[in-house]
Amino acid sequence: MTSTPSAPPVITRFAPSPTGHLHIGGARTALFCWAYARRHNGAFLLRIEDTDQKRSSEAASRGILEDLAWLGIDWDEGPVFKRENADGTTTTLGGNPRSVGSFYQSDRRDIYDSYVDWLVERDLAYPAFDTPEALAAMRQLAEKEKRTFVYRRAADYNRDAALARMRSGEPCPIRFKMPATPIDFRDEVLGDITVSNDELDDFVIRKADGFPTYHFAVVIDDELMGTTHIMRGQEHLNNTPRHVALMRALVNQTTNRTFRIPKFAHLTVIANQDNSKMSKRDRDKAARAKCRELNIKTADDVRARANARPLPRFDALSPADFEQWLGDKARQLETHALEDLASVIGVELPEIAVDDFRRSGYLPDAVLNYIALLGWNPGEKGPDGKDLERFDTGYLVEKFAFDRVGKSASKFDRAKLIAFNQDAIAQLSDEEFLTRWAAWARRDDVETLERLGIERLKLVAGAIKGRCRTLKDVRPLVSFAMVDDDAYAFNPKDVEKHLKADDGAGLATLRALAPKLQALPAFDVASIDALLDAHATDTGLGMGKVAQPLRVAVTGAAVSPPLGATLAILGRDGTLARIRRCLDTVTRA
RNA sequence: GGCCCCGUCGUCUAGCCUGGUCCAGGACACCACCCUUUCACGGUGGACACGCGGGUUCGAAUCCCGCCGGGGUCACCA
Repeated sequence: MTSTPSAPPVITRFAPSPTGHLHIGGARTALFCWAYARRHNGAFLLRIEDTDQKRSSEAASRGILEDLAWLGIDWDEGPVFKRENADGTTTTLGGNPRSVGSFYQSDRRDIYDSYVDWLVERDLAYPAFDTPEALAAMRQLAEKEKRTFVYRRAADYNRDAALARMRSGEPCPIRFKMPATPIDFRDEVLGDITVSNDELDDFVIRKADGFPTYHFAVVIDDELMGTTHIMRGQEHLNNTPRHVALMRALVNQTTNRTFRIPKFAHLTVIANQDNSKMSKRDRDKAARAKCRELNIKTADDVRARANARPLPRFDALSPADFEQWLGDKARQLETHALEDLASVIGVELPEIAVDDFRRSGYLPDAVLNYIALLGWNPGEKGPDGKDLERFDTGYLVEKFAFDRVGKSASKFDRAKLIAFNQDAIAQLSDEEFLTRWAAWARRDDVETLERLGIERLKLVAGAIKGRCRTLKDVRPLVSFAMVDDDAYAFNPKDVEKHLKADDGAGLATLRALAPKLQALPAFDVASIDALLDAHATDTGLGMGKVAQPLRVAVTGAAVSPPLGATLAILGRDGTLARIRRCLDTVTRA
């Protein structure tokens, strides 16, 4: 063993490249790595693979840390992050207890360089000077001949000359000399895999810009950080033989032992319903398609549709940028600008990144539960005799093992996630529900939070909780209370049916009810319900004939949360003002 | 196209390793009915799958072979 005697028995790692928010597929990988480490009292480590200077950003790194922390996937080693917990305490995630950091690959270039040098000295790796054009030509030729393109060091390669060029400072990539033997390895979920060496090329381990490639950095770091189990997406399956070849060639410079081969487990891809890969660009794609459908060609077309509604983030965009975006599939709009646009044109943007789900009002528990089931199944029955599907991370940790990880790709079913989320919300206590909603609304629905206030919401938490599929649903549920008492519109059909019909029976009920509501000692859900109930019984009208007219009177429509809650959130004054206004308007009409 | 992986209801899956208990079970979605002051919740019921073709066997979703289908990958991106 290379690591200190106190090294944990199992070390897993999640190693994202910071090019944007954490993808939902990445979240599942992280979850499984985390669960496996916890299951075996091991350590879960987070490493940021920022070797691509052009695409990596610090903001993205921070975003990924936040996403993971929000999900509740804690890392033991890695970048330090202070998470604010719901109860006001702070938890510090990450750290460097075994002195194996830094956890940013861009900080570790000296380490990679020394291993590259070691390989080059032994002619196990070599500098290459092919032009991009020459490489492209070789690829084309291979394609024409219908074979895999495999880069090999040319027969007339002059090592001394190449080394001299490299030492003179000419920028060049370093390639690993692939041994001429087939590579085999075991995958914990897929089984034994063998790859013929004519499929394996002399791949680049250090780019001309001096940064290591993914393949190299990952191998060095997993050895130096003591990774025992590598779990990652199946798109890496074809890279694994390269990594194994590297591991077999390398020697740990501190222990003088050859690299250990960790266990591998490749997780299947998560796809959209139409089998396309879930991609961050899907959101832009959805919006772009809708624009085409609505024949929107310029930013002005969008503003015209917005009817003077302010769209701060969208307006921050230059019209030229927008038009370019419309015509260029490769372009992505800034998150909030895209959401502004979506609200105007009426598309639902598919959630792809963890942060999308957060902003759409999903609970981390529900997201975790759902993605755990994508490719893993406990294979157990619950007390009701049905397959066990709903569980928390504690259960996952207790049960997670590779033998129940699926081999076939799965499609992401948003409807099922919503069902999980709806249940998760319904199971929250009223206080917890409000706490969670308020935390969410502070970032994502400030208007509702401010307009209604948490105190008024407290009155109706119980009534709306069970009606929310996501936290976002609170708003439409209470939107009737967000307009002034004289500003909501009456739905003509509902007015006809519940108020005017039967010679204005509904209106008569309102006139009878108003003084009773006025006189009610306490204007809370229970008292209101009791009053309505008594009125329905005493008059012999039945609840339907009492509740519906009232509902239409105070909200303008025949659909709202239960009446007690509806009236309570409006308050006594609001309720009476609305009944008065209804009586005035509708009677006159 | 080469290579690698995969193939049970629309979707996620249980069952497959250790053939019979599977005319294939659950969940989500869907449909119907019930409950009901609207919406929602809940309850009951329904429709829906072993990709195809050959073997092996008394017997195959389960084992073998072929075909077909899907995905991944073929970068100085990870």
